[in-house]
Amino acid sequence: MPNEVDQFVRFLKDRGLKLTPQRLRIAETVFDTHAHFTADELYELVRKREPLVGKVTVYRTLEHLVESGMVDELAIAKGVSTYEHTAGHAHHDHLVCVGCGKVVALSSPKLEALKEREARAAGWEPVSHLLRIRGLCPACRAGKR
Amino acid sequence: MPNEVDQFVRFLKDRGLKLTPQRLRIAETVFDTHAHFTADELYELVRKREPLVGKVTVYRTLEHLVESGMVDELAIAKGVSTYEHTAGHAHHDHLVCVGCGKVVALSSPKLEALKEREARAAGWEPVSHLLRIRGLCPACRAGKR
DNA sequence: CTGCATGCAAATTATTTGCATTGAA
DNA sequence: TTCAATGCAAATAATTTGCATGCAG
Repeated sequence: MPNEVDQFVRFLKDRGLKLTPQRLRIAETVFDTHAHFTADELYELVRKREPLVGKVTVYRTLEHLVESGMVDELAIAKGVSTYEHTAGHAHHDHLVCVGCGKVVALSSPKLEALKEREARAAGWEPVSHLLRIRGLCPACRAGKR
Repeated sequence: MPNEVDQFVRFLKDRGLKLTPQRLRIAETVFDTHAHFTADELYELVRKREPLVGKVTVYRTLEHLVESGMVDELAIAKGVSTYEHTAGHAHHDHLVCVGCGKVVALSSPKLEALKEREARAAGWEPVSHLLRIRGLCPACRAGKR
């Protein structure tokens, strides 16, 4: 199950980085969380398990997690960085409601393929994509009447 | 030529907002600039034309420009909001190089159509999209050898 | 042992807000 | 005239950095 944690541990070793209890707790929390989170939210989640972790360490570990490619930074909110772990599941995009702020994931293999194809057609080697569509969710559309 | 400025002026009137010299200078600068810019960069550009504009006013006017739909906020850099004006040209996406930081626009009608279609299929009414693809640009790909 | 990691506090950066003054309608 | 817009300075919020201490390798 915590296969993803192992993968991250391997990433640390490969880079000559140390495996500290803090980094382990943070990684476990990230891979146990199947939702978006900000650095601060992650900090609070980690604290519940292990109060002896500083916020700064959360920020620094998050950097490594993103470098490892196992966590993605999203562009959902303005002013705060939002993250989610990607390991294990297919990439997905996000629909953000301009009415109520609700965020929903959108999975479209077709869209993934086309994004990849277009980037390569332009001569690029794509690494990650981020698609945010802003609009009205079904509920808010109905409410507008 | 400054048709876009007129359009923004109309937007202000419609909302009962006032047309001040500052707002006019800022709008002119935005629509004259065919590149991405941050709030601070815009402030400097406006200053060259009219030093008597405060940064706060730039922030506040930028808000209105985004509300008017004539300016889009991009998710290119982290920590700073980046903008570009959209009036006049078709929406486009961005390729960001993880090697050198270069940003290139990518226009793909196919991609636009698919994004729109997928959002509607999920029951949403799309308003704007933002797609950022991170990867290696042709030059950096070549350099990697 | 030895240097990288931690975590406090202080610094930095982008953005927002309070408020007195000014000017568009 | 009259209220919204401006712009200074101060307040916030998120994130980063300096540095002494601690611990993984």
